[in-house]
Amino acid sequence: MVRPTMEDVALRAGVSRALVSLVMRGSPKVSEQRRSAVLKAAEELGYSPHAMARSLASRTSTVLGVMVSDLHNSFFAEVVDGIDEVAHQQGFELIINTGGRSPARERRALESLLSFRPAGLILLSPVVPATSIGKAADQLPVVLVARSSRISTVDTVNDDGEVGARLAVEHLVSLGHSRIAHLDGGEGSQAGPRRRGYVAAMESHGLAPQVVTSEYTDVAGARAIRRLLAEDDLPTAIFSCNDFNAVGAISALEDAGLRVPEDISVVGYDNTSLAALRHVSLTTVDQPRAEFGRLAASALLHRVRDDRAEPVRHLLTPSLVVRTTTAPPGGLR
Amino acid sequence: MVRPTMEDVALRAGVSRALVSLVMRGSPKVSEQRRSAVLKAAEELGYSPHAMARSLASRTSTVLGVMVSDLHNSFFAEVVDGIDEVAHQQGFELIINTGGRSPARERRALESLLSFRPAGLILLSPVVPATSIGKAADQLPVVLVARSSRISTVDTVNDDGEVGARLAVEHLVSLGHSRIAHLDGGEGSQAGPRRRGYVAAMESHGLAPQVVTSEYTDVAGARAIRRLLAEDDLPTAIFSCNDFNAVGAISALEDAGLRVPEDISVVGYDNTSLAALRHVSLTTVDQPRAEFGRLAASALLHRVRDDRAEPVRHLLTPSLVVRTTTAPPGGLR
DNA sequence: TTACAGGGTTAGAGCGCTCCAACCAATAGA
DNA sequence: TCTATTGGTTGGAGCGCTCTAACCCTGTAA
Repeated sequence: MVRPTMEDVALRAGVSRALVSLVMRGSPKVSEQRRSAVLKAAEELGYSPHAMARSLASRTSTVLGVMVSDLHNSFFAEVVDGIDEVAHQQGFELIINTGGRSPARERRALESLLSFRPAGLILLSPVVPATSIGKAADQLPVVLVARSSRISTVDTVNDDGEVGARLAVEHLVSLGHSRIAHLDGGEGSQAGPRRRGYVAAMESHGLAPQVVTSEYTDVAGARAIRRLLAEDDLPTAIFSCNDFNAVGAISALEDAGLRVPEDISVVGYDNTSLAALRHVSLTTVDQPRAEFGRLAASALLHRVRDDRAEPVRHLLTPSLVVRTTTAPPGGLR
Repeated sequence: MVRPTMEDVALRAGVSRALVSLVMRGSPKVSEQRRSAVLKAAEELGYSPHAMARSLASRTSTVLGVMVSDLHNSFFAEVVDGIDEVAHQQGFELIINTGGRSPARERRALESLLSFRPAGLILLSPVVPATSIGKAADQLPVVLVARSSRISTVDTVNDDGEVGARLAVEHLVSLGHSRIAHLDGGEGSQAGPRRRGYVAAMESHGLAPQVVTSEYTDVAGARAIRRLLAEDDLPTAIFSCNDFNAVGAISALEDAGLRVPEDISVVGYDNTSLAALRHVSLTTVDQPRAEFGRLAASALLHRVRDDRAEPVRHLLTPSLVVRTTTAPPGGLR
């Protein structure tokens, strides 16, 4: 249970500890003969470098801290994939922590990530107050994903929710819809831009916006639809704040005997794997999630290296994925 | 950008570095007066301990390494939740890595986790060969989740797939079904026990098993159904290897004009969040995922502490969640 | 009075590594 | 011949912390 150290390898290979260190770091200034002797000794002993000791001694880190607010959401899984890709390719490791969407737990998670003195931090849709983020940013490079910030030392990567909402509305309008309601994400992250984009797009077409209070869950989506049904105020198309909400809306509609898309069209947001299931086949707005991750990692690594001053603000353009939950309004067919 | 050290705190509080160390570790043998002086100095400087230096000096670690084979699968997210719960409660941090379901990537992930010299390792459904696991287990405590092993130094936590399959079959039989096909998970993890349980349960009822080759995806589920339809060999009930497969099967059935559950019943496995969506509402076999995580973490922490010899083999009993995709066969209504 | 105990505190070594400056050939230039 | 130069190698200090042993009190027992 006790792992060999550099000293052991050096002894066995008949060289100094410093030389072993050079070999382990792939230095070119080592003779081929010594190098292979060291490698052989290391192999025989089953030696591998101690990352923490290395980072302590070099006062540098090859670790990036990633705080995921909610592991259950596959949105984050795909962002993490993108981060992973860039980080590994540049020789960095990820240490992932979860914040569970609670400010208190997130603070602890942040603190614990910081105690590892990572090279930088990527926070995915954090809910902690800006001051906490600012304090972290004083200590190391920080990149925010799916959350904006005005702090001048942190970089951000977001999708342009207003554009995404406009995309959805344009699609529905081009199909011939004019009564289009928006099931709103309330306090949820990015709900604001989506709502604003919806309202702006509707108005630019001279249509009356109809914002229905809802949330980012399927239960909330179903509830909102039932409310509309009860008020006998159903539009011909629904633009949901996200895919879960849209799926909830669809099942409430079907429960009421309405057919999607024949009687009413539904558009989601996020293009989660759920939306892609044949059984669901939801028209939705796609965010380039892996690209979020790649950009976040690149921005962070740049900052880690050159310690640049001006913040990077990535605002990615979403795209529409048309599937089978949208069609011209019933009256037009 | 440079964080204060213990030395700085000691200087400011007018005490020795060792005393600061004692305070940070909550030692009782420190006078109240000094303790508060140290705490005050630490607060003012924004000091927090350096986890890596601590672990290096103490030759112990408060980190548990977790390798997740696939972050996209929410099954793992929930297991991680369970691990997280127990680990944090006992003062341990998680460092999570992903293996991406490829042996090569998993090997690298494992190596990188080991380089942090964590107190122990939890591998979620790893695909690396047993020898790699054995080598890791020589160095530190290892717990396997959703993968069995005969290595005597590793603990395992699994669900009893045979029991789960039997549960599904019993449910369908009790509804009156006798022609029940199983869409098989092939090489997938845990597909074997599920298949065996299915076959055994069918035979114990004197029914003929019908195993259809498939995979753990919705596309494969749909394909399997289309094959059955083409052969005109459709049973009255389907037991899918997992929820995704089941959802794929359902959409292929609906595409063919069949109604679920009126014309044919479908049972999944895993009780993913997908199955719980009202729109899907799939009858499925539930595994206690968070419990997996809690048990894995407990087993690991026990081993970390007392270095016990006999392996722990948890085999959890799954349960059936009946929703709306199962009903008596058409002929009986 | 001296001895002793024990709570509170500290110096110093050391964890496994990196990095710097020094060192040692061996070769090249003057 | 002597001095640079260069490629290869090494000892030692030090990263931020813990831990052991020693230390210094003050209070109490002998």
